[in-house]
Amino acid sequence: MPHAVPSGRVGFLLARAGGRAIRNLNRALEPFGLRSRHYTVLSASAEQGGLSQRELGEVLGVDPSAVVSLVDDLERAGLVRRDSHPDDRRTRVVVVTEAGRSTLDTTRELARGVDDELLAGLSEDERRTLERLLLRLAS
Amino acid sequence: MPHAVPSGRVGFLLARAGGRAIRNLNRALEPFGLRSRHYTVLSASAEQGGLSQRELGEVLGVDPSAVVSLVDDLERAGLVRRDSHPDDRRTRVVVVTEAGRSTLDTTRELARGVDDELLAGLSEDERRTLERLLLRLAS
DNA sequence: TATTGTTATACTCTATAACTATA
DNA sequence: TATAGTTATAGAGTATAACAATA
Repeated sequence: MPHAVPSGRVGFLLARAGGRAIRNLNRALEPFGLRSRHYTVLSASAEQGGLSQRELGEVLGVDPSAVVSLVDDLERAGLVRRDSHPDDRRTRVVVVTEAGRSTLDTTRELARGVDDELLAGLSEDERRTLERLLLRLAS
Repeated sequence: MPHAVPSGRVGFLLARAGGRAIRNLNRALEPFGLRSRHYTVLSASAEQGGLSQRELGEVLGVDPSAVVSLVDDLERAGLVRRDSHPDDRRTRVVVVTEAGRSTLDTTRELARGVDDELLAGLSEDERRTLERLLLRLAS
């Protein structure tokens, strides 16, 4: 049975592949008690150092109210801290702890593995092309 | 603020773009009382003519129990029928009605429009490349 | 015994509205 | 007035298990 690809094909293909990526990463992260969205929050906090929760939501395309509960989970697990912002007492800056950094090192490998599996049929060149095109989609 | 793209980058980009595509299509379909998953079921049923519900689920990557309620909705709206299978009395074949075909003609244009908007930044060549690469991702 | 469809259920994800404390 | 964070909530998506009818 061939795959059915409806018109509006690309949106469908993106959604299906994205869903698969998320499910696979969730499965890989299960032993850590984390899910893919925790990983993206942890990763962005580490790589962009000290984002506010609002910034995290913006950058990751996640609703602010969802960021709160994701950071709650990560804080409870000791992987991030909420620090106060020097200039604005409303704002809370999310900082990755040492434990968080260590967890991130491990889970990053898992995320790479999930990507590798998904992209198994593509050459290195094709992977770069795909990534470049995805980065240029309308945001 | 640049976009944060964690390692496991491609999976993240796919999920974000796919989510956007689904949300946009849901919004476009709202006047029809349909959502994107109804559209994919309707589209696959029309283009592959008379699939069983199990086949629909397989082809679209949707859980069988979800197919039931999607087909329920479409049947209630008069867009598909459940016919009996000639050789297997367990199986129910999903057939698009005339009304369904007409709705599909209209909604297909909406789906194309959503794709167009998402792909606005890419040339025709780049769009074809993207689609071709997406079709080759691990299923 | 295995499969198709179905129902029930639970959990995650997404989105919105309302509130507080600050700006 | 507006913004950052928070809480509560509801709807959609996803997944699993159990069951009836049929193979």
